[in-house]
Amino acid sequence: MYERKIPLTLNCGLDLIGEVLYGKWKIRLLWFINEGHKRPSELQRKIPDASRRVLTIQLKELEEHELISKVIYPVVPPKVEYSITDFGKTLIPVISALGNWGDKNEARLRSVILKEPKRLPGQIQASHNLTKV
Amino acid sequence: MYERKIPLTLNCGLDLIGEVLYGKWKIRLLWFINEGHKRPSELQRKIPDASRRVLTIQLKELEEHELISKVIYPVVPPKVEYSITDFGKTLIPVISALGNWGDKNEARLRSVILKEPKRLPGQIQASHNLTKV
DNA sequence: TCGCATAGGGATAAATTTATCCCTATTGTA
DNA sequence: TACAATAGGGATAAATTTATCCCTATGCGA
Repeated sequence: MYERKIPLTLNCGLDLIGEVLYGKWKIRLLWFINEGHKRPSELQRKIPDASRRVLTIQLKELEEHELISKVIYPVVPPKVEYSITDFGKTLIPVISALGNWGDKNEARLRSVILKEPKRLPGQIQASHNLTKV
Repeated sequence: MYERKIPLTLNCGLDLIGEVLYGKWKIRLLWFINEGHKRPSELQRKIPDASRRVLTIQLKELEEHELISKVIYPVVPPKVEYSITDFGKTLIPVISALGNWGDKNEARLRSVILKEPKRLPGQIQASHNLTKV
């Protein structure tokens, strides 16, 4: 595993939730598992942009953080099912809030995200006026 | 600036909100600015774990994403004030939800986050039983 | 005169996260 | 017989994000 070199910052609730949700696909994994997509292969198909490897890793972290639990069926080919834990369920409303805000503001967000490289030429402040950027 | 090599994924609300909030200190910056801490130096003091450089960069991104706005006072030494925009304000309840969840579950989170390196010895599945991990 | 405070940005190193590729094992199917 | 499907993990490269260090400018106080 990777040996952290800069110590964690765990000062407040935001740090703590960040520690378990920060990861490119974690929120989506939690969401889909909550919707009943249990097997890793299903989740992989649901999130084709993610590499198989990262999903495996992030699933394991979610599990270590007790947001999901895992059942291994001793069959061949292997079968594994994840479920959301009671603890994990309490996160669902929070995730909804995030997703809803994103959906509600889709147009504007898409616009500000994609226009980024823009630099206004006259953005430097004038000598005796405040400049609102 | 950095030239992205892997294209953005902007499929759903979660992707969109992630694009503007994902960044080690962005949520906190937004939070403190909303609380009325306007100047970069104040914010820096509020978030001493962050390097000055990153704060500058993340402030600029928040501004480009129209979540905060900036006023430059043409004085020496320089003076700058950020304020949260109306758009940014709509994010505050979402951020509250995140922080509250983290606060409410502080003890448990702290525990699962810090015990991570643990590996159960008997975690491999038995031959005829399901293994719940 | 020296150094501080202030805001910002360039250059570069380091840290961290993701992506890629490959290997294990077994049964069923083409 | 060769290959797909399944879950996982090692090794390593690449991408991305942060950290560090340094430089600009100016009025004020020691």
